[in-house]
Amino acid sequence: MHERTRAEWRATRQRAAVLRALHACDTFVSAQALHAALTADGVTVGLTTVYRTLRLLEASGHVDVVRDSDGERLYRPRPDDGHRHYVVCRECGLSLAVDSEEVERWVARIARDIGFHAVDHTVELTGVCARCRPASGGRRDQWSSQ
Amino acid sequence: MHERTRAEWRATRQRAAVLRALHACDTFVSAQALHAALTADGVTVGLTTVYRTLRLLEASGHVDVVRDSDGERLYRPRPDDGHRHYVVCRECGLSLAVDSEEVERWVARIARDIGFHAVDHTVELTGVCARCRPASGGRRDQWSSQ
DNA sequence: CAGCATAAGACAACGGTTTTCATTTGCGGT
DNA sequence: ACCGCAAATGAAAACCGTTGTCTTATGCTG
Repeated sequence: MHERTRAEWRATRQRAAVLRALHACDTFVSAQALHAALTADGVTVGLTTVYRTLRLLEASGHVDVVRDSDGERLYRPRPDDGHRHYVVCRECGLSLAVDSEEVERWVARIARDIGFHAVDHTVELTGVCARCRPASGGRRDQWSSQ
Repeated sequence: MHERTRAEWRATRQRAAVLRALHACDTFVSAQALHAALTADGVTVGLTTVYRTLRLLEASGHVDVVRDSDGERLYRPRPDDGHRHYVVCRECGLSLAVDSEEVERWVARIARDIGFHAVDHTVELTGVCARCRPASGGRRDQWSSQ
């Protein structure tokens, strides 16, 4: 179907660096944070290149993307075990993959029930992890659960 | 507890207009679209005011907010029956409220299981509604379901 | 090693949203 | 009814993340 006489991806120092930095992170990171981290490590990579690389990774399905409340894009390498939803701690950024089969099933049923096709779903969970839990343990009720 | 000698919200022509326009919409709308609609109706309201009003409504929980793929904020008055999740048609913008009890339960359980507190959830569904369904019915497989 | 398409990088442009600040205007007090 | 002030408005500028442009550099294939 598809001749492979031409490599679809050129191996460059910069892309390697972005990939390395991305995998070194244990939470979601923004393009800018990634760029800052690289710069701090003495690696010279243009911000534009970081953005471009992340977009490529996104398009090819190698990273998961969420949006934080400011509309900023946050990236994380996609694990190969199929998990694709996370709970992210609002305080420290700790993110855990969660089992989402139930949601997948729910989405599929909804789609069928209302006659929609090609239904795509975004599920983002944020909270406060056990470690960051405020001492008082009580006064945390302002979160508009949308 | 709280003296009401001072009104917390001043009634202005502009706010009334924004509220009216918002309720006149039957789908999610952006701040800019709302402003354009108002202007088209001959109502003079500054774009800044539209943004400000929407933010107030958001903060006070009177509207639901979603983000489209460009990061734009889309607003819709929150119905009082408790429904808070929607399926939005990518083609025509038609949006239907869906029953989300299952997801609410799922979220609550996840939160308990992993020890997170104050877990907030964002669930956004997009698809193609029956009316907009492409005639061929088949070639729609590029949607990265994240 | 040559040729060339792809990638990098600096910088400008873009678009949505928020801030600033001077001016106007509800609204409670008198 | 009128005053006075804090709150609200509006135009323009600032912001900020992201994307486009264009020139230069560099992998890769032949």
